[in-house]
Amino acid sequence: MKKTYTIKDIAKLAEVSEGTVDRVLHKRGKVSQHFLSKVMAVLDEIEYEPNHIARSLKNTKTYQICVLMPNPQFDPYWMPCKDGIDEAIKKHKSFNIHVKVFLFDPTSIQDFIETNEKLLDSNPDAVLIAPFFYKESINIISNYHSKNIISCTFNNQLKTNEIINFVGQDLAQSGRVAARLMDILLKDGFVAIIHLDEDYDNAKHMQEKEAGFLDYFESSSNKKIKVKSFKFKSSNIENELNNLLNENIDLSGIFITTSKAYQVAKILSQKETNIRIIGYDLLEKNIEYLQNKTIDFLINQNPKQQAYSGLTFLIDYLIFGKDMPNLTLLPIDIINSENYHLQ
Amino acid sequence: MKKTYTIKDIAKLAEVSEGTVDRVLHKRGKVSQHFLSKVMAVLDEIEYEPNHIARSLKNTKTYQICVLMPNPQFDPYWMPCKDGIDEAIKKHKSFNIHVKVFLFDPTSIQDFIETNEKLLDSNPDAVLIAPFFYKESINIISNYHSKNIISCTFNNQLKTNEIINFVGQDLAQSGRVAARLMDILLKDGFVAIIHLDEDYDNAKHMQEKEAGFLDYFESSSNKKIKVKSFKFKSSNIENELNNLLNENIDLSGIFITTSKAYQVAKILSQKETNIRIIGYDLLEKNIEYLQNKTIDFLINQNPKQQAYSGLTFLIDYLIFGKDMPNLTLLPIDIINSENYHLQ
DNA sequence: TTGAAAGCGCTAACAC
DNA sequence: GTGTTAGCGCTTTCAA
Repeated sequence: MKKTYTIKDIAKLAEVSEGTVDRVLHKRGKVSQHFLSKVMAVLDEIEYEPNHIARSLKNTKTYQICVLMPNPQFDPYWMPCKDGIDEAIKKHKSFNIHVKVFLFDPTSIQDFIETNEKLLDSNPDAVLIAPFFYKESINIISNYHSKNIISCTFNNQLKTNEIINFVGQDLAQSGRVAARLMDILLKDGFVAIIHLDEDYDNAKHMQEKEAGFLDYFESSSNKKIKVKSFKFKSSNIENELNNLLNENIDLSGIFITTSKAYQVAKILSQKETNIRIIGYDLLEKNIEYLQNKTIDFLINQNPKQQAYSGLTFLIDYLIFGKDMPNLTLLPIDIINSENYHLQ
Repeated sequence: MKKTYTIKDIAKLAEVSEGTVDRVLHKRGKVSQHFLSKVMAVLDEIEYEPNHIARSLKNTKTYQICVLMPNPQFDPYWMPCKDGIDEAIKKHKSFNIHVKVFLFDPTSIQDFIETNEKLLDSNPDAVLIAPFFYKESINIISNYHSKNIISCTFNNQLKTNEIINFVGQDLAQSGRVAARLMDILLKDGFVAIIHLDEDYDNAKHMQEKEAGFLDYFESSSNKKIKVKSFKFKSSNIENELNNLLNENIDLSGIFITTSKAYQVAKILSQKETNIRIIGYDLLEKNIEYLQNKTIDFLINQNPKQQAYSGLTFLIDYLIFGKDMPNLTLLPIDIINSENYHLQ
């Protein structure tokens, strides 16, 4: 059982004052070469682990954390994020943390930018952001950096050279997971990938999922399944789907890359088909069709967990000085009618 | 934004000393009726939330936590628990926590009891226990209670009147999850539930999973699938399985209720069959057959997460005075060849 | 029964 | 450059 050393111990061992040790530990400078090496020597010897509790006790400052994410009114996918944030707040309520959530309209770049301006007015120490619009997000985050605002992104991964902390899923891999499920459900036939969305804000998301899905079948031994992808608009889904059905008698499976599988399920449940459906996300409407077995599987992107983890990382960073993991990939949950409510 | 009150604030408001406030807050007695009501009045007014950080800083005591679980040497299922425990320790290493793990031989009740005796010698403040042997565990935990040792159970749920904290899975529900998977894989045919174990220590586990599995098919509209259960010994698995195959030409699916699906997969992979296999747990050997697609699905009982959560609950209880949740049911993870490594 | 005060480990302001 | 010290909020001991 190792002894836990304190600053006082180190000071005694190095024959200097506690203040000097502190300056060395925090690289605050103003330490002579002589004492610096003395302290370093001691630190090399022992295993010093700062006491984060004492450190944070000292800190009487209340941290301001802001969250920037789409308004769930426009897309219920984002609803669980609120729960995740509330849970993280509750868990850390005895720490000096103040969280403010800013919601933007995900159909408007303009609103995204303006909401971020409002956010900046409250002078956050850290921001948890869903970088919905790619290019604009890069700018916004650069701006955070220049203002020394710590940031963590979730849900949408920005692949740039800059190191940007991210919590989310490997979307290509989730496409592979879906492909494996489809593979196991079907002996042969035709599978449609449907990108179902009103506007194509989710373009990057959908492409990655498709790439993974295709990749699975390309490297698989099962050559009897044919896959093709389509872009449908929600507003015209019925027509598009009917055309698809008419033109492909052997349509056996549909993989919907957005959270709107219920729209497909609704239409198919009225027909006499045995088409397999795999979709994303535990929206109420999706669950409904999962329970009545029109939808076979849902893949949970776990927005709640994403928000919870992201916020927790920021809090741990601010309060306990822990470092933020650059990349946190959450597990890809497969959901069927029996395990959805336990998530 | 509410002010956060400190003991000092309360003392000032109630016109008493900090010591008196402390005595009231902790019901240590020795407070006159007069001052008691004065302090209570203030506490009624404001919303006081004690600062757990300051509290635990003061506390120089090192808590001793013991873990009692089966030795992974006897059953690799338990291996990930070690990781979960290490992770929880690492996360809380700046708190005064000392964790000691005691491993028992899961084939010997005697060893279970004796190992627990050794554990008690180190005077734990809290114990995380996998109550492998039912009756003996009840006694052991009663004994903990009488010694004021906080305990949390994981993996094996004890269903008694006493409130015993538990982290684990709803096993019957996991049986339903497996049944739904099987249902979706098969149109008709015969499904065997195989309880595969050398000795029947896992009896309770297996029964609950079977009950859930059967329940699904009884309340399902799919009446074309017939289910029957069997108890096989690992040592005789090849014979038993061959008999099963010979006697049931329409055998289409096998659900193995223990973590030994790989033993079935090994034998079947040498034959030309198309029998679906669903099993439990991410043992290396299971993963191997999941990857080569002999095993279709594994259900992850998540022993790592169970141990991690259990230990974290105990630490939060001891250090931060949080209360322990009585029942924590972990999600039932469905694993296929594409999402296993991300768990 | 009550209050005063020391101290947990760390930080930062201040004096030398 | 370096050492000293006050104080974060809470607990506990000791004196009154």
